Amino acid sequence: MSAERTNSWQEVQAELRRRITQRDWMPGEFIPFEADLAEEFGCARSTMNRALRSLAEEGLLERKRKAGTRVALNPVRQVRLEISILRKEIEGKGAAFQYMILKRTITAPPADVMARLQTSPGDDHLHIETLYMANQSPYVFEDRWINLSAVPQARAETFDTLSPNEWLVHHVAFDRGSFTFSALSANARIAEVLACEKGQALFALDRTTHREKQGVTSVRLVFQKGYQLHSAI
Amino acid sequence: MSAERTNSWQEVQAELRRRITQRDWMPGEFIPFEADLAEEFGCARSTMNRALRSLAEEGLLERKRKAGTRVALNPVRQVRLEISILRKEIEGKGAAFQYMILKRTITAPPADVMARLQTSPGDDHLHIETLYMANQSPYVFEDRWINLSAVPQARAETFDTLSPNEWLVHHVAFDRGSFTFSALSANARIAEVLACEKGQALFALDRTTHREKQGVTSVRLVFQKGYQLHSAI
DNA sequence: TATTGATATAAGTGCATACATATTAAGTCA
DNA sequence: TGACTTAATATGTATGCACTTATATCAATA
Repeated sequence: MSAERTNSWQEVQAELRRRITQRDWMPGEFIPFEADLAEEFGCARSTMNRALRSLAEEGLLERKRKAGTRVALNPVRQVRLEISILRKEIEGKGAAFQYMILKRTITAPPADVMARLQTSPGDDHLHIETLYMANQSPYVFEDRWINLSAVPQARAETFDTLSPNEWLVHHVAFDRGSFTFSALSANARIAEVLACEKGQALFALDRTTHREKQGVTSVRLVFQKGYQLHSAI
Repeated sequence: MSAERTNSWQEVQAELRRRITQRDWMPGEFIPFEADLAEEFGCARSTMNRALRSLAEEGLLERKRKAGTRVALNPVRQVRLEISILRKEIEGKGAAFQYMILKRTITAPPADVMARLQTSPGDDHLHIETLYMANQSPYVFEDRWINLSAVPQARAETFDTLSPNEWLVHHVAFDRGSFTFSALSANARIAEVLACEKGQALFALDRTTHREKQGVTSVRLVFQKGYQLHSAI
């Protein structure tokens, strides 16, 4: 036995994945030790490690030092959602991209926004409302607050060449962010802006980003009716 | 210079990450070659490779053979959503978990479901509607179709000890799935089941899973009003 | 009985080296 | 000029070995 010469960590991984998905190894069950598997497959332990590690990153395996490797009992399927730039998302659909600044003021934000940004009423905040359009139709309404203490360059920015969405991606890097997806009913304002009926169910994304423990921006995106967020694994 | 002895791929990665987020290296800019960086940091090229590769997996870097490594121009932020078992999600909130099978029939599914599962009217499909409850209150309504050709064991299953959600996770592994998140208005049926008003905006998740190119199950989850899906990076 | 501590062990990491592969850039010929 | 070939090269992968770290287990102790 042994030395089947199934090298290449991807081939090894494919075979391991087969054993897991076809239940050769049952959920919760310990699988052979890394070193033993390496011998069985006729590859180096580091190659086996690469294959096992990436399966563990996928959530198919659970690894613990000393304890060993077991097939995940509840494969916590991690869906990867790509949060792209709105312009690219719209242009990617073959539609013409356009945006419109509806509002631009420096004022104190509501309490919930300050809580998310961890700022105080004394700090200056830039409030921008933007409508992003695909083929001249409203696509998404953006209600954004920018912490000017963290992003002072934004104070003088008019966003007439780059949308707030894209400007921030290009000018401010962030290291932490939280995302919340939800459904909401269109109120009068949103119905007017998105040209839909009041009470219409809409998909919303709230995002708050931080950089070095400082709140940078907090934004709510309300998408046009019928919007769907896709992902595949 | 060189030999700063900042080994350990995680320390190396941290320093690289700092240079990226603090714009020492600008977006779109090529960074030094892997081998040169390894020398600068006083580590092996494989260590540097580990650090660079994992940053590329995160989406912060873009790598191409021969061309080199550059800072990602549009950091495609990948949000990881954990799709957990409903029972665990509810119990995790400290609520009592309960579920109720509302319907269980073997019949032909609508065309859109068959399209997603890539099945034909001739195949038997199990249709199950389930209501999952948290502290006796409706939490999520599940409308599920199971392809009995792919999961014959489901034909005799009554789901009275394990919910369909959990039963499938435990009995059928899948290797491919697609997810769609959206907002919808409660129709009469959903309003009645979830005990909310008709027209209420609700968060919905459609999921179709395959195994070895065979459609396994297609399910729509409609969550109670106010439901939010969180994630952080 | 409960707590602490030693020890064995499995995964995790680092390194030097070699070879593979993709892709650019240079060179060649029609 | 343009199509094709070839060489150069940066990342990608594989390997063997040594060392590190976390922790399950179990014996010693209070």
